[in-house]
Amino acid sequence: MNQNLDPNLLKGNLDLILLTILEEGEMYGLEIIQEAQIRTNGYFDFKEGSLYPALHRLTQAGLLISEFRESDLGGPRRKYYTLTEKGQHSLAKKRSDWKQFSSAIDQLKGAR
Amino acid sequence: MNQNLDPNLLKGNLDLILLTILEEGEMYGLEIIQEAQIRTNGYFDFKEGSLYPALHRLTQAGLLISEFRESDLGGPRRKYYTLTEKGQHSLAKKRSDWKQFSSAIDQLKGAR
DNA sequence: AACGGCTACCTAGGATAACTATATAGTCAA
DNA sequence: TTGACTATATAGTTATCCTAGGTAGCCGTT
Repeated sequence: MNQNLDPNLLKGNLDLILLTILEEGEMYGLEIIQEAQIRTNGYFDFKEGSLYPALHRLTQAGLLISEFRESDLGGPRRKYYTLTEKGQHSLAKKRSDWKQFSSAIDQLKGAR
Repeated sequence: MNQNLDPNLLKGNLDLILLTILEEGEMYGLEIIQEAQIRTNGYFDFKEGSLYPALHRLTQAGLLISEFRESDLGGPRRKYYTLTEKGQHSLAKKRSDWKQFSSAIDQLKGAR
């Protein structure tokens, strides 16, 4: 995460972030980090020590499948991750949970 | 937390919630829980085991001050919590962090 | 005045998840 | 063959919320 921000904000939302990025197609580990940076102008900058365990957790839970492939353009082999159908459903659920949570936070202020 | 929801969403945001509720005036422990339920139609329903350690943590950090007082209406004595000036500044910061994080999440989807 | 129910506060221990720091290994250019 | 780079992996630490209790005082009822 960006060092200017409370790292706790990420808790519980990393899965949502990863699934969202993978929604548009397969991608490998470090590519996901780069993609997250690009899409949020550098705001999301999580570390490998956060990424890989999360990817393994999601794979374990059946939300992703992974496949090692050699690179066309050279460089070391890469492990590509793809959303399963279960992963798509889970993403929809997490997205809905996030919206609910987000609007509950908004409701808190000025509620009387 | 509501049992239908991912408890991880609360991580790192409980402080923001508590400070937001206390922004409008002093309140005691269980009253905060009730107030959070009322304002979010039962969505926020965190437990005492989450609340009290968090209140102590925030007090320790100088964001809140507390005072035991006997009740006017009977019942056991209550510990009232009030935002300090430092707590108000911290709330403003947390609120701004939350907005940034929230919009970063929104940016992720459909970013290309 | 003794009991039970209620309110209110507190905390130890467990689970989870992200971060730090480090390791391994293959690719590629000099 | 050396070093830089890319890529995946994980052990150990830390932080935070939850579970599951516990303590204590107030109050109405019998």
